[in-house]
Amino acid sequence: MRISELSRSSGVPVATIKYYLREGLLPKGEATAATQARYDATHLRRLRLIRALVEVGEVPLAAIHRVLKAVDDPDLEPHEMLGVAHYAISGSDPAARERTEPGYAEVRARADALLRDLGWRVEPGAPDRDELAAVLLRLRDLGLPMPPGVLAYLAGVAQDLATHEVRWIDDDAPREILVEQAVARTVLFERALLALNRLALEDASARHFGTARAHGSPRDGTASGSEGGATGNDDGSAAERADGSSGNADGSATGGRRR
Amino acid sequence: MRISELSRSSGVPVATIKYYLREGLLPKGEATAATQARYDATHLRRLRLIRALVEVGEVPLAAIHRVLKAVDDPDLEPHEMLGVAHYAISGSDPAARERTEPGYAEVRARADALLRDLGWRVEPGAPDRDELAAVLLRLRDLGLPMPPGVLAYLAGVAQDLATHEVRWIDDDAPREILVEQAVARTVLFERALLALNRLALEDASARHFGTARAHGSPRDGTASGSEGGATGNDDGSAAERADGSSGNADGSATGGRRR
DNA sequence: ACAACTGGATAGCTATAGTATCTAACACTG
DNA sequence: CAGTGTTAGATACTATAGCTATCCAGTTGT
Repeated sequence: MRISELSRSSGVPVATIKYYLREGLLPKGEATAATQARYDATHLRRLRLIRALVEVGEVPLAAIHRVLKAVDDPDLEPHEMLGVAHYAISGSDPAARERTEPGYAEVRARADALLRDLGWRVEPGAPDRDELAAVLLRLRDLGLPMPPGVLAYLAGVAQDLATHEVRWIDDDAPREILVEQAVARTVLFERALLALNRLALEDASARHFGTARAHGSPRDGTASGSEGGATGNDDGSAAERADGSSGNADGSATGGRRR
Repeated sequence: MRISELSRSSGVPVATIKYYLREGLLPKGEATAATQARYDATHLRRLRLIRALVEVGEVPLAAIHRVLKAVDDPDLEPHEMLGVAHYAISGSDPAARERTEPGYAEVRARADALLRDLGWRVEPGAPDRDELAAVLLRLRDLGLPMPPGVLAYLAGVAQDLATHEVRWIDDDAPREILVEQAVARTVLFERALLALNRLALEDASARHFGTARAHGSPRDGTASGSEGGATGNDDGSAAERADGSSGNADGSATGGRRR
């Protein structure tokens, strides 16, 4: 496969592919002559991964570079590869400036205490500890401190998600593909979850407020107001309709299900 | 309050504040003379909101601008304000390029079908529909199509989150503050959830693979491998430890809980 | 009255993620 | 084996975002 075909089958401009080659994001093709090289399916796979991370995941190229370097390092065990990949996509420098702000130590301690209480095995230097602390700090600055129950609720959701996600790992896949897939899934599933959450919020907001415009009448008063401190776990379940039928062409859908 | 004090109490450089004023992100202070203006607490609040959104939320200034314009529009109902704010922070242009790619229509239809089946009240033009479709498309391109059960599971989690989030809204707060807070919460909670999820993933990964290094023995074999199509909903619940006690200073904590 | 501070305007800077152009070396066609 | 088109590699250029820095003339506190 020559570069032009790689470009055609990936939809990425030749100039961009050359740029990725320069930056070491894409391994060089096998040189057949001074001005000729051959690319294969692995290049195409890599390219698709890079584009997915950049375009949908909004991962900076520098982070992708670190991830791919870990994936290509033959000395790393899968868990280590995932760890490195993980730290790479988790910023790690955005919170750097805040670590000196007053009150930071406090929220950081709260984050660490949470992880300890949950018994999660997380490296002490994990960048997401800082990320979490930064969020807590900002919320406090804004006068919206996160109640412990809410934090615990989010942690529970996060753990549930992670438990599922790990189960999707294909342990039989070759080492390097395994990690590529895990990274892709981590980043893209995050994106999917955020999109779904915002869509769900639009729905929830429509129900919470009067619902002036859309097609339903303001039945079902969720309007009992904020009753308590978010004790969570009201009906428990998260999944539903796990049957699989994608196209059920008929009008007003299943209707019910509303809590 | 003069600009230098605003700068001191917010930690934002004067030059940056001036920049925000120029860009219309921050309302001008009340002019007391040709080269003098006074700022008050609302400016400080705005500034803190902006910084939280840019630094932690990584929301582009242009999006923040749209959000704040909606917040300051007196003609908008809370739900509409939230809607506009929502669409503003949801990119809406990243997926624009992909909408013509082959296969896009298919995944977009799948996304729409999901929302219809769930009965969510979401505008047909919501940008997150495209975002979701883009994720599905990329996953398919990478050879990792999202099984219907997994998609349903994520949707369930998203709905659970949204239901809680709406409950945290303080309906008694003045209209404009209500939306500011809702926006801040939406963006920052997303960030917290992502950080927690990655931390949980680190833990789950440590347990899933042999756990070469850290402090525990490789008990608890989650290693049953990928058994099926991930129908989700194994134990359902997401929330736990919703008690509220913040500082429970003692060692190994609650310990158990491991599924 | 005089240094320090301000608002407003304009210009410059850094980083990210590409595009574009050029050259000499190939490769396929006829 | 000449002609046409493609390619690797190098270098240069562009666009956008998000600030910084400098000036200037007016204003304030002491």
